[in-house]
Amino acid sequence: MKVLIVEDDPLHRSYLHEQVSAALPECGTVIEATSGGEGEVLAREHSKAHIVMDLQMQPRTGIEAARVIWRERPGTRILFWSNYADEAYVRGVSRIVPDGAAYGYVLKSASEERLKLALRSIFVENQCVIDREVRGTQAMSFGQTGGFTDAEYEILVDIALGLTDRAIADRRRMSLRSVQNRLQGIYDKLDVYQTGTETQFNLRARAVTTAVLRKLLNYGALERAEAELQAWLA
Amino acid sequence: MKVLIVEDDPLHRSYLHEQVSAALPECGTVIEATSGGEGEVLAREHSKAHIVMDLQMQPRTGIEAARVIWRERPGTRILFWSNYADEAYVRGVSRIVPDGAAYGYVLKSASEERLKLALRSIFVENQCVIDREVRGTQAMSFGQTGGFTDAEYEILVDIALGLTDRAIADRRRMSLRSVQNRLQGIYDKLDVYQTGTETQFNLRARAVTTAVLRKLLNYGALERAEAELQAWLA
DNA sequence: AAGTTCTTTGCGGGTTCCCGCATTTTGTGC
DNA sequence: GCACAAAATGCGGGAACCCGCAAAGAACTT
Repeated sequence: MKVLIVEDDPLHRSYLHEQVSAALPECGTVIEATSGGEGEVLAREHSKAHIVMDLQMQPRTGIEAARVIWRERPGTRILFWSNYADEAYVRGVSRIVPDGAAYGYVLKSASEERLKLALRSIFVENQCVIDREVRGTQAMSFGQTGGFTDAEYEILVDIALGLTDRAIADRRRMSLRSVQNRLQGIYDKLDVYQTGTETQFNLRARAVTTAVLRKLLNYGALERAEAELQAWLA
Repeated sequence: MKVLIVEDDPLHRSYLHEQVSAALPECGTVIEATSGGEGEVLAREHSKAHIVMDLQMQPRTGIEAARVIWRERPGTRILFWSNYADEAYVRGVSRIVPDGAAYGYVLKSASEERLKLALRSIFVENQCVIDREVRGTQAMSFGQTGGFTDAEYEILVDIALGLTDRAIADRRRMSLRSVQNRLQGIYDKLDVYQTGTETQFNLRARAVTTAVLRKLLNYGALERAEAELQAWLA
């Protein structure tokens, strides 16, 4: 068995190497990549390797690398090892995982036992393992409790990017009023309506910050969305 | 000599412990705190300890902890050890450092030598040490090239929070038009004016994302600002 | 096929935003 | 004190936003 570690922080990388060796004695070789791009190349070279990967990497995120890898080799087993359980990340991952692929999502704050268990479950037993905390935000994002539909999430990202109602309508191919309907839904779910007598909030801007504070949006998600926007503007 | 380490990531904490012991053989005891709050308590107990502290911690950030510590003991030497050189963090730190206090700002990506050098410079020589990269954003933030005045930065935070022009005027005690003047200045410096024929951007929302993408604003800064806002609303 | 529910679209209006223009206030150097 | 620049304020108008209301369309059940 081969394992490919993709992680840019040298401390975490050596820690992972240690844990992988300890948890998987049947693992013959451990390969290390220090960036998303290098990870893609090494994954292509070692076509049977399982992968343990960080999500937050510069300049190429783990999500982008995983998408490329899974496109070439949909059966690849990937364990994501991330600092955060933010909805933006979880949504990003569950968007790109191919049907039937085994993958895992473990937080860096998890104990060694949890990490080892996850390593064995995915790479030996071929089972999906997703941390409790992450399950929480995953359920929140797909359930109805304060959860967003993909449609609403899309619009949320668009106003975060600073697009006009009109521009969003053009981009998503719907009418102006529909965009505004979705916006009202977002304002409602984000609970940005002020109770007091005076109007103190610009709902559009308030919704974006509220989303950021609730970790529905984060820097990485915005960065990706901005890149897509620039591509679309041409 | 005593050194207090305040860092929530166990890996980084043990790494710091190692580096401190190696760089400062004259250091008798090394104390570890795993959160900002614990750091404040331990700093109070060990009133002569120098401090090495992470900036990004949950739930109490290093900036908040440092403010409390410095209020009680302005001479304390603190070395901040941070992942990022974002303007939001640098501005946050340089806002609270007391006159004449020795402090340092070193990135986690710095080499061991840089870290050791900084430790000795601050704790032995009582000199300020600030990483090159950080100096860069510090100069940018105080110089005039694309730099913001404190006044403008304040307003930028306010629109990021989702406040109305009217509400900002009330909060900052100025006229509506002055707020809008400042906004125009912000739009200008952030370069959010579209060149094309059609107006595709909501300038207010666009300014906020641009600021986030340029790392003028980040999650931590928003979180702090939101807390201040809630306090003011009463 | 008829009924129900959810979504989409159009219209209209009140409000806020964005900003050009002119005037007043503040700050600074001599 | 005076001159000059910089910032703050007032006014007005066009554009965008927020949203209630109502009609048309789509999806699903029975």
